[in-house]
Amino acid sequence: MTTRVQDALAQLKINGVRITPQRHAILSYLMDSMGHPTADEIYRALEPNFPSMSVATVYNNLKVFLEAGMVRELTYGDNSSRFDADISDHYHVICQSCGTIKDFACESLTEIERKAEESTSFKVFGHRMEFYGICNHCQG
Amino acid sequence: MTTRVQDALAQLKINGVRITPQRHAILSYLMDSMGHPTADEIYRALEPNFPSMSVATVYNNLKVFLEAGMVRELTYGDNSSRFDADISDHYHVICQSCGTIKDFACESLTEIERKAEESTSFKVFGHRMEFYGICNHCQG
DNA sequence: ATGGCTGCAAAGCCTTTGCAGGTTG
DNA sequence: CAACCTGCAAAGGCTTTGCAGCCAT
Repeated sequence: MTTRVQDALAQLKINGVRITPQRHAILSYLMDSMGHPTADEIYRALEPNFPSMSVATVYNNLKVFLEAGMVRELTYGDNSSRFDADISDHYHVICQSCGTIKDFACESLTEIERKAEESTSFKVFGHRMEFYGICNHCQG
Repeated sequence: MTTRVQDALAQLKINGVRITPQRHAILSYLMDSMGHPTADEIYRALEPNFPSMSVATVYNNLKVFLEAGMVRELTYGDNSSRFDADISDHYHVICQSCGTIKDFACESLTEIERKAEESTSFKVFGHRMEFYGICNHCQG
């Protein structure tokens, strides 16, 4: 059986990107953890296994994955970007109290994209949507 | 007749915020231009009339307006935040080629917010949605 | 062997902060 | 007069870049 990580690495290889231990580790961490870590969180998580790896390498490779379309970047004002290896259609619900990010599946909004095209004369290729609120835990 | 700017200034005053020439100018610029300027754009636009004003003052006051709910902040990754004095329900369509931001009116998505609440156990208070594409001008 | 990748350090950019002096109500 | 606000400069946090050396193919 082939894993998502293996598929992704194979895909990268085809595009002429070398598979280094660091790249393997960063991509595995992103895909296995199913979380939305920051670059620094990834860095610290991998530090035990890659004591000499630098944060720059994490950033560099996240950029490679971004350009390959394997990872999405989530930006919220001041804070550092978060990275999401789940590129399927889904949205994020973010707790304004503790920062928890939960995934939320939802029928696609291509209908609304079309309306946006009509009303703005743009050619629309995608959208981003997030919900803000208070998580179950912080409501207590 | 009272303008939006005057209403906003009156509201600020009620909340104990002093109306300084800088505040007046920043708010007027935001509300009159109807654009989505960065802090630095605001700073440079007002420089001729306020040669001694500092960028810090722009940031400080934008924060004041944000907290008063008169302005929205739009964040996109690396780039500086953009500020929008239109706080009515609307969304933004952003050109990935030239960065143009166009407003897009759309029926509210409270329905979807409710679904998000059900499926995540969050109490949802708001959302953010943006569309990405290529503007009319850049399609040529 | 050659091009790409890493790691390091430094730089860059946006934003915030501390503080002294001035201004508003 | 007291509180608040400005302007300046410096600091802070995240991210990128330049470069020398290393490694995969």
